[in-house]
Amino acid sequence: MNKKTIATSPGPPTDDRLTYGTAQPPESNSLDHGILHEFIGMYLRRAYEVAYEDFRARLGKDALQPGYFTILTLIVRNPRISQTQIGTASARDKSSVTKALRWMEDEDLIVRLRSAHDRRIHLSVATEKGIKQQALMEAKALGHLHSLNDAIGPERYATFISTLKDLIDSMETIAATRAD
Amino acid sequence: MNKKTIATSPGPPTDDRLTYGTAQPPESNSLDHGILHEFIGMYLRRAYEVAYEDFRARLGKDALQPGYFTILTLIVRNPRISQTQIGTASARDKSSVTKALRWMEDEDLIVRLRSAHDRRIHLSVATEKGIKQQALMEAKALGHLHSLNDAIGPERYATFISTLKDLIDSMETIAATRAD
DNA sequence: TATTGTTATACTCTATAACTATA
DNA sequence: TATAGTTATAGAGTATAACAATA
Repeated sequence: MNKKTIATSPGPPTDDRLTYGTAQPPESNSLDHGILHEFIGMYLRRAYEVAYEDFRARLGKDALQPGYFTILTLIVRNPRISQTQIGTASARDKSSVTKALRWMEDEDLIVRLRSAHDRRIHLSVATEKGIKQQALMEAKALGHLHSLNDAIGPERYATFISTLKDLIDSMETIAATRAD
Repeated sequence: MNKKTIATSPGPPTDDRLTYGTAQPPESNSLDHGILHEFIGMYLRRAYEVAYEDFRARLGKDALQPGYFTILTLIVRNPRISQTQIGTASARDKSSVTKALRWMEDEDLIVRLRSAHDRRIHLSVATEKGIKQQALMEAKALGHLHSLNDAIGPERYATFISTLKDLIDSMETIAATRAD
């Protein structure tokens, strides 16, 4: 091992920093996060993870996978929605939508029908079971949203959502520009 | 197929709603998103995805995977950080940390050393190459943060970050309560 | 030619569990 | 017994690409 390739921390090196073999790790409560403290992506990831986990925990075992809640809700609220529409509205590829819908069809949550106007199009409609399932999930989702609301606080709530929406729109626009 | 299991949309059913085979899908620009418009988790997921994609696009091919930026930054800023500390600071399991570090070691971005005080502990230190790589990524990250800043707006920036932090802390606390 | 949806496949990121070695 | 790290494996969630049917 070539000692010259070993970097010291930013700032003036000290003898201590070179005695790695015997040195101890830095104190956990005083770690330097550098730019990470400003790194919104990290907070977005973590926020998504913990929110997702809270929702999943509230759904318990009698519910669908959390990701499917969006799709089932779209179908319940928009009978005869097409798979392409579901994909666009949920920002997922059509192949992912197919997989989800097949699962929901096997579970008797939805039925799929061919449009007579354009036989390429598959229309999704929720069954009574699907409607009930969605309502059950939505009720649990409300509890989840309530806890998020408590965390955020009512004054910040509206601004927070609109900021997230603006961030999404802006990044999508930039991404579309890049795709040229 | 049993027509009785087919559900109509919320509200009074109409004949039209039952003619699924011939009916057309709803207009895409007027889809009813129901509770999804309030569903913060969906926005968090999407915001994370688009932010992540922007960062990845800016890194280009000469950079690490975006998730590794956090780890490499922690190592550069905190020489001799242990793997457990990295896991805690990045909210990842130690097995995921091991995989990332092994890759970085193979790439000569870091070296790992045994602590003489406690030979179970592996200390990570960035190499000169690792320092340069992190600096390169950080420069690109700044461009990414700048575009996020433009999207969010300077007035909302501080509030947005602190709201995300509060959301994370609050959900982590609830999760810890649940784990009892 | 373009669009809708399907299928097979594979990728990314991550965690679980069993393990070794150290304490 | 408890902790740090490793390894093998698996899982969730998703996308890519080739395809068939239809327009």
